[in-house]
Amino acid sequence: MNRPPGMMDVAREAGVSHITVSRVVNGHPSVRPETRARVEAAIQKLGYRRNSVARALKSRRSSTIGVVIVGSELFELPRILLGVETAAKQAGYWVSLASRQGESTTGDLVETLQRLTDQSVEAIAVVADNPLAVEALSGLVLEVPVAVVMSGSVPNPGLSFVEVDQELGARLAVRHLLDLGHRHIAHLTGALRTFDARARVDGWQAELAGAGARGTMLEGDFSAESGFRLAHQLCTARTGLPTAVFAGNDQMAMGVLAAFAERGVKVPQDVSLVGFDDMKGAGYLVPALTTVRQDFAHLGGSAIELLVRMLGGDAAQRQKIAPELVVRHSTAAPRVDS
Amino acid sequence: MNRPPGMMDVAREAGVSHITVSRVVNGHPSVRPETRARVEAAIQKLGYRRNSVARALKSRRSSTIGVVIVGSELFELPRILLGVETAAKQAGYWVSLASRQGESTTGDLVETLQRLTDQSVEAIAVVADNPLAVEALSGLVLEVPVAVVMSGSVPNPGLSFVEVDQELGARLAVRHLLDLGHRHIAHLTGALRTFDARARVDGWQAELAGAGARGTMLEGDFSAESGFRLAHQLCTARTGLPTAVFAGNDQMAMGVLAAFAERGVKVPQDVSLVGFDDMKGAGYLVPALTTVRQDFAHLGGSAIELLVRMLGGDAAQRQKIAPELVVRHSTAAPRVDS
DNA sequence: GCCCCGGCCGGGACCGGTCCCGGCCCACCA
DNA sequence: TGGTGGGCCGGGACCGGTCCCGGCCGGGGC
Repeated sequence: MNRPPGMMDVAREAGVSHITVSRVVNGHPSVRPETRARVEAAIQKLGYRRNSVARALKSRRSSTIGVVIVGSELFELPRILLGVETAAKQAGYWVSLASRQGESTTGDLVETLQRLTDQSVEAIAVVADNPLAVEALSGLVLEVPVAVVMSGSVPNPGLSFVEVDQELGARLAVRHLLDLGHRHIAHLTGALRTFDARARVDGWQAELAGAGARGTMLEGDFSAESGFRLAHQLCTARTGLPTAVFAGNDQMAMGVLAAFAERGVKVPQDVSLVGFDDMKGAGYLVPALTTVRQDFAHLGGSAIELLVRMLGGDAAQRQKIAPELVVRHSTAAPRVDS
Repeated sequence: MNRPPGMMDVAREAGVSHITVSRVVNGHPSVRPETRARVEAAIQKLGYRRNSVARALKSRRSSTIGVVIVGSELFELPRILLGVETAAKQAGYWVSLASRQGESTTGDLVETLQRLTDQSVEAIAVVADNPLAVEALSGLVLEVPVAVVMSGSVPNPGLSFVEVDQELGARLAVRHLLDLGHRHIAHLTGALRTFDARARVDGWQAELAGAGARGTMLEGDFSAESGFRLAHQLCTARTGLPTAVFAGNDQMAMGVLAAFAERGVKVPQDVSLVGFDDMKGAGYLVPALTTVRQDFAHLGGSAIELLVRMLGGDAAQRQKIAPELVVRHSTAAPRVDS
């Protein structure tokens, strides 16, 4: 039961007061080099480590950032987390996690936020995929800087936002198809309760309208199963098969590929296909999937960066990250005879 | 600058001492119901929340578990994290994150562990994919319970382990192939510096030896690209194409599928294919992939469970989780003429 | 020679809880 | 009626840092 050494112990060892030890530990200038050396030797000898809990108590600075993950609709969501953690570490912060799986009432989120601030976190990043979860934040007075990693917006000037520009991503995908000569582009949407899915629909629609092309929209939920089902549905529809399909994400694109394989529809000869995410292995589907890449790690990093700036006194802001079109082999010009 | 109310404030409001407030908050029995009610009313009125940092300082119980993620070779690694978090929350713990990306020296890990204990975490879960990272733990005296989520072992009786039985998984896969009648089963390994890949090799070899069947092994790295490359290599090898391929994971299986498609090798007619992981969408590859499912969330949950038991005084132990074979359409009996 | 100033260091009061210890009051029993 | 025991509550000493304030001492200007 011999507990770890404290500043007092180090002070005794070095023949100084605990204050001086504190100064040395914190790099305070007014300590004679010789004294400093003596203290450092004592620290070394005793294996002293500063108790960050005590530090947090008095100084009210815990050096930790809270991260709350709400919903798990987004396939690549956990990836963002790693990005957050890496960036936070870089900036000298710890990461305290709090997820809310499943259905979450709006009250749930504020409760989670509360518990996080109870923990004395200095800032909070909310990674959410749907608006319901965050709308609880709308009127809230925030005790600490909060950044929301998500598309869409909530009426609260104190909130920062960082998002991949989903609409732009969708436009990139559709424009690519349009450039290839497609005039009828179906969109198999993701779960429409998520911001991302909706923004992609918007982008698809806008680009289509701009070009005066035709569109068909079927609602899915980001799962490969939904892509599969919807693609079958597309094949049996009276409207006839479109020449190109823009899937809500790569998972759905996989489902589409599977369904088309069953139906004998060839990609990209019969219909072109574009996904979204550039998930791992997307380049090794058959055919290699043309998709829109979003850099999730970067997303997490930006959130931390924003938070750190807010901690420094900057105002809340919103930041958009541009996604990137990755052209592979699932897209081609439509058949001339179609 | 009006800081949040403390126990003192609540005590004043309720006309009792801060001690009584503490008792109420902690559900201590010896408080008269009427007093308790008065205190609770005061708490409600003031919006009091217990400062968990102060609590942690004095009681040495922070109610948080540290999680360190080392390496990111394993494709599904982030998933484990969610499982850990969910289980931890269930058990009343917070999760503090600390990852070590990229190459990590052994010293790195102990440093990370140190910093975590500085944070007064009560227990630590180490999620690692390779033995190098953990071997630093071999001789270490642990200040808190530590559980390692990983296959393999490190000579330290104080350490708990929880793992999916990779070898069993591999045997399941190979036995399935054997049962189908295959006598030449190639294995395209994952990154051999990881425990998982090695255990799968062992299982494959053992099962093969037991049946007196033939095997070919090519070393990959868990990436789809390596699966792709190795599958091509298999096609051009003098030894001739095996009738079945056991891929290091589903990603590699995707690569194999892509390569076979290029070569005109049909799955499962010409060669059967089994993956590992049952990644999202594996059932929608073409053909739907037969694979070995590991339940990552369960893995994380078990780690927490183990840790909580150790906190309760139980000795360290190791726990294996059985994976499950998922038969789909990428496996079939070999051609009789081959 | 005196005073002021600045570099260095120490005293001690917190931060907001936890928990041991001890005191009060009252019921019950002899 | 005095003793006693138990239920309820309060005093106060921590936990291990941070940081304001104040003291010591030596050097330089007048």
